[in-house]
Amino acid sequence: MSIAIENFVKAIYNNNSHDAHNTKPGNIAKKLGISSAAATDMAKKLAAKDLLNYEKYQELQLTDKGKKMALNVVRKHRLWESFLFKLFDMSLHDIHREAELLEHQTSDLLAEKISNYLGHPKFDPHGDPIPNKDGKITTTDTSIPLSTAEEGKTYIISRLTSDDKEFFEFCSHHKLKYGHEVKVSKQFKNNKMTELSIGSNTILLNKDFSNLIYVNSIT
Amino acid sequence: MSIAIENFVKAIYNNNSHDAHNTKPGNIAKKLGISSAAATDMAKKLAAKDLLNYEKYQELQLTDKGKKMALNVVRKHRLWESFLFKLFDMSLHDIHREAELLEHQTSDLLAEKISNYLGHPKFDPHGDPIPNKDGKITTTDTSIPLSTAEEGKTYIISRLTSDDKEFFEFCSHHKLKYGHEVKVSKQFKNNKMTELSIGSNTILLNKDFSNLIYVNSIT
DNA sequence: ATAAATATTTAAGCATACTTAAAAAATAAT
DNA sequence: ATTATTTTTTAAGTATGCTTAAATATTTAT
Repeated sequence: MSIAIENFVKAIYNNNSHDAHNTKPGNIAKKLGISSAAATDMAKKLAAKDLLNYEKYQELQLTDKGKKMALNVVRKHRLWESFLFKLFDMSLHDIHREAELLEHQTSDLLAEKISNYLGHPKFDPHGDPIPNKDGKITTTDTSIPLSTAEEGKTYIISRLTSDDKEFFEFCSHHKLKYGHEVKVSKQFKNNKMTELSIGSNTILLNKDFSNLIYVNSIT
Repeated sequence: MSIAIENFVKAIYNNNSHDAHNTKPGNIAKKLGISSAAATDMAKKLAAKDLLNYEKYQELQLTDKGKKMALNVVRKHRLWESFLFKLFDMSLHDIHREAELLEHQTSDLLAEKISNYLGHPKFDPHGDPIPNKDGKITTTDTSIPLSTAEEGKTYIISRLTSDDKEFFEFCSHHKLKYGHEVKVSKQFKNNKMTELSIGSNTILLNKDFSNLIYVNSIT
């Protein structure tokens, strides 16, 4: 299967597992940087290949076959990120960018070698779970986005779910890293902002960012 | 530049540095597994991009720009081979196959990280030299193919220049490996065969294989 | 030197993965 | 409920990288 197809099913998969659930062609197109028309076209083709269900004006739904393909790509992506992060001194954004390319040119054999080398990790450096070679995610993630965290509680960062360079630069600069501790000092419900204490610093996140940072409570 | 273009200039480069010097479209096409017509087409396109010189019915010649691109791809290929060979238990043929894909999806930054990790090696596991990031090959290779080696002399294997699975299986089975010692016991000029002693074994190579094994004399 | 064999080029055509512009439908606003 | 806005779909068209078949040139053999 082509890179375009792999990216298409992956985009649907990622869209389903994160944020809102708009998997109509237009929204997928936006994520992939292509036109809506191209996405509709592709959706029809993939339906013919039994990778997804397509009905005019309805949401796209991956079939089991499509989900399996998406998980295989996601697995390779997250393995590459884990691998590059461990071996080389590269930013989260850089390893993401490299993994985005390498994921499509990696045999199942090589993926298994990488996984084995790393001791079959269950999470990548963003905290995202790594599917096993059968496409199963065996970990149960109970983390919540910071935007829904409770005032006064202390949390451990479990995931940074983005591919935006500015977001990672922001996180890096403010010590928002996988495994780090943060305290939610205030939730501004009206303005959709979250105030955090990290060590002696206080920062104010708007929803664009607080939705991307997942945490587990430790209090 | 596309994968097809990178493979095209690489094929010309490899053809020039190995065997005969037929760089006409038909021969390049054979190496790439495409039709002659496609190769002619591509040659014209690449001439327009100043990657090679094309004149009807003449040999294709890479320009400096084309050579630079080829060397950049070759560098990435050989770095990946070195890297995979060092980290994973994979056959020469397998690492070649993986490198063939990864080479096109590797940023200059990542290539440099890999090179640095390996201590900037000058040769890959086949014994082929690794160009530096400026596309320069700084090593001087004085090795010769076994087909032209002298009877009675002992040699060290310096290169195995192929991408054929059977060839590597043959080499592996008969202990024909980079750095190993072999003695040329006889050259059968008429039949274009070379007789070798490796330890207590004797093997007879035909030219197809003896042309692919490069050696340096130690006697 | 000429004919036969081989290789290259031209021409027409195809699949993939896009584009833009318009038409059609769904969603949101009054 | 009707209109306005937004989104999706259809339609037509493009670039890339291939294909096969025929025409043309080159190379080899006699």
